[in-house]
Amino acid sequence: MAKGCSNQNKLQNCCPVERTLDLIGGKYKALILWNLVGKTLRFSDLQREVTAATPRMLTKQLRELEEDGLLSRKVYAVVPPKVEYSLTELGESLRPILESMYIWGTAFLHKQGRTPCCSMKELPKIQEH
Amino acid sequence: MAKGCSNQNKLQNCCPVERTLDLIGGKYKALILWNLVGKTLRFSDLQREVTAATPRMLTKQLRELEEDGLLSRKVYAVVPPKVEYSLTELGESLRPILESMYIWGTAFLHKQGRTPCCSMKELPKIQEH
DNA sequence: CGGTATCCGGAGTGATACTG
DNA sequence: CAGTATCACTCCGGATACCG
Repeated sequence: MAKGCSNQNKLQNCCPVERTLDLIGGKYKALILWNLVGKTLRFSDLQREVTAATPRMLTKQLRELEEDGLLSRKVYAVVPPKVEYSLTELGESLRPILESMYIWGTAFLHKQGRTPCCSMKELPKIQEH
Repeated sequence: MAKGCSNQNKLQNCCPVERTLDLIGGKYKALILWNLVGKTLRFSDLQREVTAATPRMLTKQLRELEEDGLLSRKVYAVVPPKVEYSLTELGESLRPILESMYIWGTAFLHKQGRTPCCSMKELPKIQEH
């Protein structure tokens, strides 16, 4: 059952809950996904949002998310370089999970007497389809 | 913003999404929580469910979940020893998150042509309150 | 039954410097 | 702008043995 499975093409978890966590549980991954919900951002934008991540780590997490089909990376052949990241349909389908985590986490932080550092204000309306 | 935060009382994430993941994202934690939803299990029961975890790791994850207030550990002063683990109210409140991860993960595994290894059949009905 | 104690290899990640 | 390369180090977590 997937020892040390960390998104390599090793043996992967087949428990749905664990499998989901494999995809979104990596360092900075949830934060990256959360920032990309309904938006397209460039690498430097993401660096600004995920301040704790070094370029190296940010790149690594983005590549893994791309491999797993959760986001797409669009490279423009211009100078200076321009790369845009956005969620795929599969990535957008994580939205309910991310939102319920956001809601739960907000309540939890308040119970601890702490203040959430990122708000939901810029999150677009949920689109039914 | 919480470098290397792994449930020690260091500096913790204040982003709700990341904070939630801090609590449930640890190794085997989601699986443990998932198995305890609506149920009470003994240590040996959990070992049977979370087969990949060594006693050492299982203990560690259980202790962290307890510290975070997600589950309670009840020790009976009998011989042989008897310890029961169950979710607290806070732990049970994670249910919607775990369920949406289960649903998403199941669909994802099917898209990959794989078969989920744990079913939902034994999960009790959702109790509104 | 329900854990602890100890050892230790290696994956994960930060820091720093460099590049097309 | 959007990364890559290299080094160094922490500490996660497996294996194994033991205990009240």
